[in-house]
Amino acid sequence: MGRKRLQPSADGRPTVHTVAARAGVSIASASRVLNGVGGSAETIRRVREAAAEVGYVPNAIARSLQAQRTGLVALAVADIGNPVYVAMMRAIEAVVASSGRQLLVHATGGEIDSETDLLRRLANRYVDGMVMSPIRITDSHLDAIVVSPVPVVVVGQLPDDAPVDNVRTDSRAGVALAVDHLVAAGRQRIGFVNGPLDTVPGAARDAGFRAALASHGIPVDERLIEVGDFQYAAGRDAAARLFARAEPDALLCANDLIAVGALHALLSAGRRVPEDVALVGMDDTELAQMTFPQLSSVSLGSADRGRRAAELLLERIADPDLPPRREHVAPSLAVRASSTVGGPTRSGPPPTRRPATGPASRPPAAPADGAVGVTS
Amino acid sequence: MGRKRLQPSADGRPTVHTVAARAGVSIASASRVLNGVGGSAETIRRVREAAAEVGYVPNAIARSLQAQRTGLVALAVADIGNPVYVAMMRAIEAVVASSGRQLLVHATGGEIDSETDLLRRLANRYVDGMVMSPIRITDSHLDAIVVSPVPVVVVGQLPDDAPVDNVRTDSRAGVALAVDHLVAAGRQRIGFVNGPLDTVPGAARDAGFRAALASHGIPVDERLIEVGDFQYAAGRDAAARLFARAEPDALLCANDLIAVGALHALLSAGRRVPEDVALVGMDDTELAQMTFPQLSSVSLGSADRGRRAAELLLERIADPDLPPRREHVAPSLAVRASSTVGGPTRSGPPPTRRPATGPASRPPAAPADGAVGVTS
DNA sequence: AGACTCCCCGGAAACGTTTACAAGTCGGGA
DNA sequence: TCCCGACTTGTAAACGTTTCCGGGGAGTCT
Repeated sequence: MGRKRLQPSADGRPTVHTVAARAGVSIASASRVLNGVGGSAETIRRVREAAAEVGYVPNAIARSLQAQRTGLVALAVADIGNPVYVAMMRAIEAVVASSGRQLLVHATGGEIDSETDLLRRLANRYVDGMVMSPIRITDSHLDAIVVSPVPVVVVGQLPDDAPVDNVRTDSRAGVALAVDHLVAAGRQRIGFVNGPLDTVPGAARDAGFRAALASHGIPVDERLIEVGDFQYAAGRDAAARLFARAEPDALLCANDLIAVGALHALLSAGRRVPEDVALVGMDDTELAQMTFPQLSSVSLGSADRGRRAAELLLERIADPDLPPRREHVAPSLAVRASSTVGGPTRSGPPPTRRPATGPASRPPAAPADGAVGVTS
Repeated sequence: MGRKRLQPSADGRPTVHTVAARAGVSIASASRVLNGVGGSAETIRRVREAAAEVGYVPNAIARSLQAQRTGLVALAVADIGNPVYVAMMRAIEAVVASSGRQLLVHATGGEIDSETDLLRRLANRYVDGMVMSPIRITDSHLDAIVVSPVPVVVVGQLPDDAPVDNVRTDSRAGVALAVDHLVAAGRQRIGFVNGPLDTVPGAARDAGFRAALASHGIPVDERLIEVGDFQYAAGRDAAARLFARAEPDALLCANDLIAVGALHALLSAGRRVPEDVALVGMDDTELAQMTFPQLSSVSLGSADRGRRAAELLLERIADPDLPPRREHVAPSLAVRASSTVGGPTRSGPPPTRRPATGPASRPPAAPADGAVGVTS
């Protein structure tokens, strides 16, 4: 009777055919039972038994092909080492997992080519959707996204007329929070270490910084502004350069990595933080609570943005005809020891807007509050 | 003529059939041309043109089903936020990408169930292979691995008779390096903050610590040993407890996260590092170079181990009949300011075995030397 | 008793690709 | 002129799953 070899798959592993044959039913019945839909009591028993005996596990690829969905969602970020993306990734992963899918992470290095490549490759349908957090946005990004057959949600600022699902924060307002805080603390010569100006977050922070100074009637002193990339080493070196030519009494950094670098430069130059220099970072990542003194930081809600982006993506996957949506997450400021002289340098005062982050409480493994990014 | 709807796929996207029909050839010819094998000049031209016109992109799922490979490789680690895994992930990603595959990252939280679940789910063939770095190894792990139809390579210590591809380091020897260094620097009361003893790395470090002390004729004082998990907060709290009941002149930490937590506790208690307490971490992650003072740390070669594990995996995918292999990566010690009193606290002395890590040189984005883990 | 409903089952088609196989064309050499 | 090889092409079968559809049996209602 074994005319064709319908039984096991090429490499000898059991397939639906194997199970069906062993149970003495058709593959249709076997499939139905295995999916828990239909089947008489006797059939169910026989199929279950046969499946258990041969150790049947359904082939996910074949299932995907038939179901036209893979159960995978991609996340594309510039730098997997930046804790802000770790926070975002955790939030996205949680949402994605709750829908029974898995997360596929791409590190793009922030390179345009790498990102548009990724977008184009979406057309091969290997994932059901993608969340992307680019630090530079070009027309080729946008073109690729609109053309893409699989849904894409962008985390970060986008042109207003782009018909793309998008969750953003107002990093200009975030910068203003920091500047307001520093000015209220009596600081007047505020330095600023930014990331590249040709990135979306870099440009927004630059504009925000100038506007915030202006709103306090403080003239902009270009010697107090430094630009590097969004990394630790750049922050350390830029802070050193900045202090070599000017004497700020406060320093705002475009993200926490830069701020930690700057802190290192300040401390090794013998300056006291916050007494000599008040220091504020951005993104409010885990890192900000690890330094000594702990780092004040502007939260841009990266965990929230990640979570929201993932939710938008799942909604769009479920209903592709939704109109493009745009969501906002408000920034907030976590005040800690690095910017409050006289404040407790031991554990940092309770942050202004979010729950306290005292050293004895939550482990950083699953922080409830976000670490946010360089992503807007 | 359009009897069946062979043209576009369900959702309207072009398939091989679309291209073939438009070019006026069979799907076989179309497929051949698109894969660059065979075809007359005229056929090639027509098919290429048709494909370009309709914007054809082959469906990766269908291709995977037919080819019996997905082009995906999984990585399972406990904690995506631990920089040691970031380093490992980067190294693996590089190898995997060079073989034209993509990396799928799973965060298991170090939970046995989650990990064995993952291993069992391998049977559905969604990935071509997996690198796993568990911190606890149980028989159910090993069973699942031997039974798995897709190759698995384990990073970390394994029972000697386990027939599983495996890359490990000697973390006992690593601990010894640190203890030797501290003793040579004149420290006698060496504290130790470890991770859970029921984990493989925790147990190895504990054994290594006791053995190293014995080799120097130093009696073990249990009050100088603390146990928590491998996180920042645990390190901070454990260090505080330890110093509340004993007065060590040096502190060894089971990984860098713990060490950074301990550093925070020490500094906020007003102790000087390294003058009052010499501090050494393990894993030599990016983090170790960010603190002030910079952290001496035992490198367990996590980048190397990741790279090697990925290579082993690719080899086994290519040839499943290989015998099980076992590779070793030697530990080394990076000496920095946190353990060398009188040494330059500014940038740390050049490490003993690896190239200098001066603050002005390499950005941490793509570190050549590894950050290693809690993984052995 | 006949008709109608409900449920279960198996055959076969579909998802979109690659590829084995056979048939056909063309040219060159005997 | 005929044969044989090289090359191209199309048909059809896989890969492993889900699902539509029609047939048949059992039970119920009229």
